Amino acid sequence: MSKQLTMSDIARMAGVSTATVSRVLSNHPMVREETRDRILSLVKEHRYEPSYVARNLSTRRTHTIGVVVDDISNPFFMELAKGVELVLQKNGYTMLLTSSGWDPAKEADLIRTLLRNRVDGVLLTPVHPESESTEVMRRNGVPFVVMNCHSDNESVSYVSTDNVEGGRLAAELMLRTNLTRFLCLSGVPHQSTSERAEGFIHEIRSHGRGNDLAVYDEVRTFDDGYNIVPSLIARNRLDAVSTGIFTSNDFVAMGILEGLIAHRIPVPSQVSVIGYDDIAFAERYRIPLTTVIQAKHSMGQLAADELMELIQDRNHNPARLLLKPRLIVRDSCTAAQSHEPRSAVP
Amino acid sequence: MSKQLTMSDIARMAGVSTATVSRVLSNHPMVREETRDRILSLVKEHRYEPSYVARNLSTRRTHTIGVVVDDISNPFFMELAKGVELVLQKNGYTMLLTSSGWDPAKEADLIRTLLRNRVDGVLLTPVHPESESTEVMRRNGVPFVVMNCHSDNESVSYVSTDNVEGGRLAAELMLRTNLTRFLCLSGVPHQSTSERAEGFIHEIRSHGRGNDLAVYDEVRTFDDGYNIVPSLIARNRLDAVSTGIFTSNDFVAMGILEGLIAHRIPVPSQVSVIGYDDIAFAERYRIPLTTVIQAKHSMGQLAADELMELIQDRNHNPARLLLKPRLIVRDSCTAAQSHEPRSAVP
DNA sequence: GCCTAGCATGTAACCGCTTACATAATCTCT
DNA sequence: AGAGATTATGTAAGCGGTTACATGCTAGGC
Repeated sequence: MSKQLTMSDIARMAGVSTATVSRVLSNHPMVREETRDRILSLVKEHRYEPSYVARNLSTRRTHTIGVVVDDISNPFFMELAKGVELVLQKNGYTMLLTSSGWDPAKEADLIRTLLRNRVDGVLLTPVHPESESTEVMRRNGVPFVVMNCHSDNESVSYVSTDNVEGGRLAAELMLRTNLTRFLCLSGVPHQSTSERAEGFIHEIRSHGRGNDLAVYDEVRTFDDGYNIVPSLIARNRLDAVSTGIFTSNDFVAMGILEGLIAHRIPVPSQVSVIGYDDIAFAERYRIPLTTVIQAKHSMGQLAADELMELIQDRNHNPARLLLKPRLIVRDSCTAAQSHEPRSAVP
Repeated sequence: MSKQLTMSDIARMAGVSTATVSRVLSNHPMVREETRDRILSLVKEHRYEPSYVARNLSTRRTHTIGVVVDDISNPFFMELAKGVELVLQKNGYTMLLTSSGWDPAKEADLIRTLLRNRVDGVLLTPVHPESESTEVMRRNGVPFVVMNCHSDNESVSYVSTDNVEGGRLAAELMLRTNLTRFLCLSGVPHQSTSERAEGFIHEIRSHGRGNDLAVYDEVRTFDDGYNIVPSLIARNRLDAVSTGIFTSNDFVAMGILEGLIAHRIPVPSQVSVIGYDDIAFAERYRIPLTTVIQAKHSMGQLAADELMELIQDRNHNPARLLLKPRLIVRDSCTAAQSHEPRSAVP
């Protein structure tokens, strides 16, 4: 209570040296059973908790992993973090979690703090795949795995989703139904969202429907989606018999749906909408949303697994994983069946 | 690259002792300016990052706070964590985040791990306000603040919301509109949800409307909410001219709404529904949900602030904060105006 | 009975910092 | 000029563990 117990306290009480206590606590085999029991019971009795701080200094390993995500309160990243935590806990590691707020400078700062804490490895969702942060880690020889972003650098491990494929899936579905026109609302260039758009566009074109396709850039938020509807109407983009709209995230898709409802445009009979991410309640939105889903949880797990590998074997071959996205068909899209609540009473 | 630089490397290069380097790095004033500059430029040049592990051992402080929440992927807790992180970062602390999955045994285990890491303090959303965990921390003299839960123990600091008041607010709104019957769907006894119900019930009764009130227990999930609708109908609970239903969380409320829609019962004209929490998309649910909101972000901030106080001043008077909840009125409730999307084009 | 092997434990250096105390150098004041 | 105060730096003892190496002991083989 008054003063933290230390190993030498236990050693003194047991009438042995600290070396022996240390051996017992780290399961070293070379200890007589009787001694071991005596020490363990003292440890239990006095509720001694060994200091990892001291141990870390001595062993030069911390069993701590730094995790840097863009936004800690964003469900996407937390789903990710949960997968990470699962694996780390199983391997006896703890997690130093921080968030960069999409700011590269802050990201680099956080990495530096993690290095000072001598973390054994880092998992991050980088703002940019190659940056000061990765440079710093490489220089310090700290193993790291990039999440939700792929790197062109051959030597870095990453776990991400195949965004191009995700866009392709959406296009594929739309092509199967007999839509007469396609709209692609893309996000910021050179980011995951634009890869999604790219996949969509490529698939449409390669089916010879490029002429029925229009593309809009910089549509990123719910409000962007809502606000673009009137202008689409003005440009006669929605008066075709049936139009398919692909958006690179669910927020935009929901904005669009809201806009369509406000303008009394029937969904999905006249306009089909496909989003991306399957954020919470996409499933239970006013019009349940067809969307492309990423396996966030596995992404976290796989990344953590890979990091564990890297830590154990420094010249382990970097894994470059691209998870396959999956299309979830719901009411917002022509092909869908009618919506039933998940657990409807029969 | 090959070997981590240490302070004595820098000291040797600068031709001084480690003590001087240490003084420079911790902004001790008693160093000649010229010496300071020389050292700092060497530090910068060689990108030396001091080891917090060693520093922590030496100073017996880690500037690390353990945070234990129930579920790391739950938006509520992450909103909380974000508030926490903000304050910690501002104060130069890092966060060791873990989640207990509502398991008291695991919670206690996590706390023990945190203690071994010699965290300077702990923030937790305890499964139960008094438990092995709090006991362990008290015994070790580690300052802690309880979040989202109030404790009867005079000596523990907590930051929570006034759940009774939240329930009362819901009742107040319902009483102002001329509803003829009230339903209260409560969660698990002895938890925050039941306090909410308690506040609701008390307010209804104290307005002499106890006879128009029915209470159901153990309704906790979306599905519970959905499934209870038919039985309410069967027991003629909803055939009154207008009924108000209070649920102790938004999931239940959404389930109820879904059930009502499925049974073609008009909302809010025949039944009004009020939820609790304002989870994401409550605002944009099929029927925008009237709900009681908690200031999660401030809760995290306040708790972290309090912990900082506690750390600086060991016999600081424990703060016992009960934040006021706020009622957000939306379409699911009679008193509401018609729903307009947040950014509707004029 | 002696040598050697193997087991159980102790000794002490080390991990990379901080900091109380000692020391040296410079300044101030009578 | 010398005492005392002040400033800048060095010395070395921790902090609480780990672990290579040394040591003592017991037992087996000859």
